[in-house]
Amino acid sequence: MSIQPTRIQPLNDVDVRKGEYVLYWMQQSQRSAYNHALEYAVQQANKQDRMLLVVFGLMDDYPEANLRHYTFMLEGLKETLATLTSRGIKMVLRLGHPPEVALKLGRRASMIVCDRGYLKHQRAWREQVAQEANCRVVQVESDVVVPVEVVSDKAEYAARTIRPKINRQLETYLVGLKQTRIKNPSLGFKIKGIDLDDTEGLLRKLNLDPSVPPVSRFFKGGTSRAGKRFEGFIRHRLKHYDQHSNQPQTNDISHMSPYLHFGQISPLYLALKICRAPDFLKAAKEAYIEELVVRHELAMNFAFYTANYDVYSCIPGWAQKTLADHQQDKRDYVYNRRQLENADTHDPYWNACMLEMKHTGFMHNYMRMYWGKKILEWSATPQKAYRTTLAINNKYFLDGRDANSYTGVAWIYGVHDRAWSERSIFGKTRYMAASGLERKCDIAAYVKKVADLVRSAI
DNA sequence: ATCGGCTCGCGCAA
DNA sequence: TGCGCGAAGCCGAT
Repeated sequence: MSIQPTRIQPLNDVDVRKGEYVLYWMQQSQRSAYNHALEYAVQQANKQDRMLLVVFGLMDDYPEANLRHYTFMLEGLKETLATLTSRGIKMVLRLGHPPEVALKLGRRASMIVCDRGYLKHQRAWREQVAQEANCRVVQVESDVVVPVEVVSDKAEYAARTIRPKINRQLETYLVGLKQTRIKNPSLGFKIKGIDLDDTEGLLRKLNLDPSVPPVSRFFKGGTSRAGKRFEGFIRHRLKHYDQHSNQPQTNDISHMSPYLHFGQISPLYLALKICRAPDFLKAAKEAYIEELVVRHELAMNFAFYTANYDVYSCIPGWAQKTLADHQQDKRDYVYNRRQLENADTHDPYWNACMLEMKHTGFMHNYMRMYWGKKILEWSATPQKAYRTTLAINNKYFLDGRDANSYTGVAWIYGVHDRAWSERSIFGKTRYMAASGLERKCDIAAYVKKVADLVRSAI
C-alpha cells in the first residue's frame, strides 16, 4: 500500500540536493515496523539511488524526563536499531538537542525526512530544522490513523463532534503499510554513534533524575514486546473490553499507551489487528477502536489546536467560571504534593491508584479519572490542583507528557465534557465519588491487586 | 434495580 | 430557532 499524500508535508521550500544519503531524523516514531516516515525515507533513498541513514537525537535535559522514561525508551530504541540493521539500514543515536543533531547530519544529506509530534516543543524542533537546513525537509505522519488536519481544522468540542469526522475517513486510512526493500544498504557507512549495548552504563552517564525508578518488570520497552502483549490482549481480554472499561480490578485492557507514547507501536497496526479479530466480538472491537482512534486522536486534536493545552486557562469558559465561583468553598481535606505522591490520604482507593502509578508507571483509565477528580477536591485552588495533577502525571506515568496526558488532565476540569449539577468545590464540572467505585466495580479487589503488585515490585 | 433531573453548548434540522 | 444529546456521574425518589 502506498502512503496517503495527506500524511506527507514538506516543511520548507528548499530543493532536494545531491547528498551522500537521505536522512531520516527519527524522534517520535521510534520503530522500524509500520512507520510511514521510515518507509517514505526508504522510497526516497531508492528513487535518488542513495543510502538511508537514520538518526535519533538523545538529549538528557528533556523536560520532566527521568530514569523511568529513559530506561523504557532505550529498551525500545535498542530493538529498533537492531531491526533496522537487519533491513540493511544504518541507525545512529547522537547525544544532543534533537534539531541540532538532525541539522548536523543533515549537512551531508540530500533531504531530511522526519516524523511528527503534536506538542509545542516537538513542533518547534521541526520548525527549527525546516528553517535552518539547506536541504528539503519533509514531515511524514505515522502516529495517528487519520492526520489531524484531515479530521478537522479546529479544536473539537467533544468526542461526539470529532467521532463522525474520524469515522468517515477510516475507510481511506485503515489500510496497511508495506515495507520497501532498501536498494543501497548503509551498514558499512562509517559514522559514530552512541553504543546501545550497555544500556545501563549509558543511563548512568546521562544526567537523569534517578528518583523515579525503572518499571521494566511491568513494562519493558520495544516493538516486539508491545506486539506480543497486544496479541495476548486480543486472545484473552478483548472479549471483555466493552464490558470492563470501568472495572479496574480486571486486566482487560491492552496496556498499549506507553508503547504508543514512545512510538514503539503504530496505532494503525493495532487498529488493523483489531479489525481482523472475529466478528462476534463486534461490540468489543468497536469499543477498542473508540479508545484507540477516536479518543486518542481527539487528544491530538486538542494539543494541536489549543495553544495553551498545558495550563489551566485551556479549560472552557463555563468551567472556569463555575470553578471560580466555588474557589472559596471549604475543603474537608487539603493535601500537598508530597502527601499525594506518598499516597498518604484518608482515601484507600485513591492511595491504591497512586501506588499503582508510582510502582508500575501505569494506571487503569477509569482510576485516572477518579485520581484527578480527587486532587481537584483536595487542593486549595483548582489552578494549584491542575498544576499538581499534571506534574505527578508526567513524573510517574510512562505515557506522561503525551497529548493524552494534557487532554486527560484538562478533562478533569471540564474539557470535552459538559455541565452537571452544581455542587461544592466542583461547581458544575463532573463529580466522582468513592461510593461510585463501590457501586460500579469491585474496588476492594482493585486495592488488593495493587497491594500485590507493589509487594512484587519491591 | 431503575429512572429522571441536573446543566452547557454544539451541530443539525427546519 | 428549536432541539437532541453527550468520555466513563451523582443523588434522591420510586
